[in-house]
Amino acid sequence: MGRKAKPGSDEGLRSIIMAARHAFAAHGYDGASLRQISAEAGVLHTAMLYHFPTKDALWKAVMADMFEALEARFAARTAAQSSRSPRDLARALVREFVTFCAECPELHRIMTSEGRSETDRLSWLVDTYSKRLFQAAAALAPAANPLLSDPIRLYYAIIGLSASVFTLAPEYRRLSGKDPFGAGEVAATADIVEAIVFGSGRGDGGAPNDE
Amino acid sequence: MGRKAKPGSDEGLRSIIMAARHAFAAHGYDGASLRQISAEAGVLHTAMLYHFPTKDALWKAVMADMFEALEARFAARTAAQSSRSPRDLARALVREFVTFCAECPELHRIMTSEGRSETDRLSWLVDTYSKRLFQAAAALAPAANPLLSDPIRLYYAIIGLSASVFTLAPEYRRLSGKDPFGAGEVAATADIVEAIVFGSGRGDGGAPNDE
DNA sequence: ACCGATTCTGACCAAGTGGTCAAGTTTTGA
DNA sequence: TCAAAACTTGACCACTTGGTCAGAATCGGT
Repeated sequence: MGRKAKPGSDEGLRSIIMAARHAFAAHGYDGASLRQISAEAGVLHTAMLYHFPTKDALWKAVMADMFEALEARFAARTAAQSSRSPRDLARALVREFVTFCAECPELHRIMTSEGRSETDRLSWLVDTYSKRLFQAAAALAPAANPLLSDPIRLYYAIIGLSASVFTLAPEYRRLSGKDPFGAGEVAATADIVEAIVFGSGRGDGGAPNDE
Repeated sequence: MGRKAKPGSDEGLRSIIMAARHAFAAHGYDGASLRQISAEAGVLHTAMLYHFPTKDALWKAVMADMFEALEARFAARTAAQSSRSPRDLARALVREFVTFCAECPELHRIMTSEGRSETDRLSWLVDTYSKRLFQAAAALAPAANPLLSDPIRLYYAIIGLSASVFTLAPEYRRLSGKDPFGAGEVAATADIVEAIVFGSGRGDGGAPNDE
């Protein structure tokens, strides 16, 4: 029958990427199946293999899509706050990260799936995205709690604090009865991460701040 | 040919559980294969299915083994520190948790694999172990940083801060050049978690402490 | 020595895996 | 109008998956 979507315009491609994102996040790389993904996207699995010739290529497209969205958010926030002080920008960026973790919990879910064994996919992830993200986090170090002055500690503290409640959302719901994705909960998470990373208000263990 | 190991004594059973632990942690439940696991354990996959009649049963045995080890560590630490103040005990328990995360990174790896979708396995995990662990964490709340006075926040802060560097060890190594499992790094992780959760020294944002 | 329970083996099964391929059907640009 | 490019289809491949089953080997107890 031929194509249903326009060549350049994504339409179907986006639904494939979204379905793949959910599948990889839910079942891991090995556990996600191309047929499952294509069914969820409403496409034959062979049609999908035309656009993404291997599972690996599909996976990379999913990761690129998410990381680029994250970086776009950072860039927009940086542009919007360019007139404010570096400390305010740092706080805003961390809050932006928490918000993104809530909107796209799949990113960290897949990162924790992949970040645990030495695979080619991990190499690709680190070289292509993690290093840049890490450098962005390291740039916040001067404004951060002295406990987290080592950039690698800062990086994993931010990630660990921000992502865990969203990544483990079903467990969080069962234990607390609350939905971590609710607006109030997301803001509360951002408050906690911000307070721990930069210090809450003035005069506590965190770095001095100038509000 | 018949049996090779004694009936009651584990021997072979432990090697199966260990192999399964690694496989589930590395590839997730769906991605781990019984044949892979049994090969690593040096056993026919059908022999394994005799001891653990389904994949699910094997998985539960793996989880029980890890959680019971963790609870035993907590019990031992509690007994050893029974004469100290509650605050000292709380700090000791958190450090014990960090140590355990370093020795058994598979626990949190599997928890993050399972904690992300509503499955029967998650229900079982939460009912059987997570609730107890959560209550243990909640008991630390009075001694903790006021930012983490909500037990659910305390629970996920401890987990997120303690586990992420070990769960994502390969990424950590590539970004920092250091091995998170090295003795110095584990202690440094424990220091950071303790300081954030309970406050470092006296007079900062954390709860007052009495050392 | 023998029996029954325990433990192990290998052949087997239906279903699903990632991926290929030739043959189609559209769409686009000239 | 027409050919080339973009796209879709379904049959097919070798392989792996979780699991079953009948039989055989080995053990402890008597």
